[in-house]
Amino acid sequence: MTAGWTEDRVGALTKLWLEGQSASQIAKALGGGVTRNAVIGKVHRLGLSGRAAPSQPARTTYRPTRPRAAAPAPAQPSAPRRIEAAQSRPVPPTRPDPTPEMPGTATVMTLGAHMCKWPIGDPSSTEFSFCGRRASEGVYCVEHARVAYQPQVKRGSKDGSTDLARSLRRYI
DNA sequence: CCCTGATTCGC
DNA sequence: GCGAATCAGG
Repeated sequence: MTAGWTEDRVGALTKLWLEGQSASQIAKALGGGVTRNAVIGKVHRLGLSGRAAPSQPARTTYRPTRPRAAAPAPAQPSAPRRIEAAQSRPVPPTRPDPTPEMPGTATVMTLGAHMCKWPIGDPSSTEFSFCGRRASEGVYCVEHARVAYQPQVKRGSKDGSTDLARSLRRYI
């Protein structure tokens, strides 16, 4: 059977992924059929990527891709991808704005691939939900993307190590 | 050697 | 869109 990514499958995937489960764990949790590669691939396709470190935070610094096939002329940069957003990834919604968070309608089940994945509440709680609005940039809507990708150089922590978990913690 | 995620490419 | 293959790091 082909692993057709249904709503429930994607929902579980997103949920587990945001919870901090590793790709292999999610893949196994899904029952099989899907490999960790498939999970990761789907996760990336959905637009998710980068959250709390599972166990071994493999910080990728440089990926020159692999010339497996006879790539003739890959001299074209094609597209800068979404690395720009990734750079400003650390989403510290500690104190954004007087943004009226009234969503909470989008759950892991109803959450669409292009819905704003702004975390509302505890990911492990049943009350957990997402913004749900139309994701404009990355995985967030316009408003949330604005505060999410804010180059905000909050002092206090010189290193500025902002983890999603910590962000969620503050947000809860 | 185990694990992790990330990326690219072929289907 | 999906997933294997591969890469790179811890």
